[in-house]
Amino acid sequence: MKFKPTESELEILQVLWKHGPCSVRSVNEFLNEKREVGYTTTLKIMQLMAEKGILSRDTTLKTHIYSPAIPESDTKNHMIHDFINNAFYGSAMDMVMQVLGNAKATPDELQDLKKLIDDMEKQSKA
Amino acid sequence: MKFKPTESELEILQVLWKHGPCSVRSVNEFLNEKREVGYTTTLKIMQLMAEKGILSRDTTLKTHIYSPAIPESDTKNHMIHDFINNAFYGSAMDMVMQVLGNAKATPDELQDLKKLIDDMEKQSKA
DNA sequence: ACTTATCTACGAAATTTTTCGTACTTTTAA
DNA sequence: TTAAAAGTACGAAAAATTTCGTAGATAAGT
Repeated sequence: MKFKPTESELEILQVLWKHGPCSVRSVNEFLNEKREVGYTTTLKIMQLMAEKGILSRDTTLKTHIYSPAIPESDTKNHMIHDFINNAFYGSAMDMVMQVLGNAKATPDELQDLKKLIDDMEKQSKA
Repeated sequence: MKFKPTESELEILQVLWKHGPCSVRSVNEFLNEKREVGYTTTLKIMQLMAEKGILSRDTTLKTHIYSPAIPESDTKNHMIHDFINNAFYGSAMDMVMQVLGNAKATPDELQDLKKLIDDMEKQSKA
């Protein structure tokens, strides 16, 4: 399933990805750590998302519990792909280069990166 | 200057980044290779962008020529940064890892990547 | 039992973004 | 010099997204 979340939808997904299944109230409280949003605003958007199939919810209890209906990695991959197409003419490498050029990496991260690249080399030879 | 282009604005920026300064008509024709958009629609958005300071334009000739008012790399950096914050809790490395995990790189690209990482290592030691 | 707090549902207003019709101006060409 | 072609400007409609008020239902506390 493909979809591109809107700004608000993404904010909500972030919360759910980070904290796991939540009630509307919880989500709203997390959102309010960053900016002011009304409770019913959050409720409404989450209801719409559930309708669209982006979120699923458990309604057995009075307080409904929402969770993402699509795996986090699927959504992120789709977003990345989309983003790369829009801004980097579809070249993932171009983007990686630009990001790495600006990023500061810890020695550990650099180590991980090298390992990943080694793997990629092996795979391209196989 | 910071700004996040809307969908349509980004489409237009893409055209200008790729083809250099253009008239509205040219931009519109490029856009129409991908989807149908009316001429005045494109015109309007480009006018708004000029007003916002996203595009600059040369009006000395009858046919105005538009170009990006902000360096491509600035805009992209801002977008990437924003994107990483939204989807990857601000960790550029997390994103790079996820992209590389899915990407297929040519030997040349892998070489470039290794060089970049070497540079980063040297810099982190300095 | 009754009052208060918490929650969902729904509709509609407000805002943002996109789309396009129309009027007007300047070229171009016949 | 007049008609057609190609442009810009502008306003407002249309569509998409976000926001919130209000009503009604359910649970909790006293």
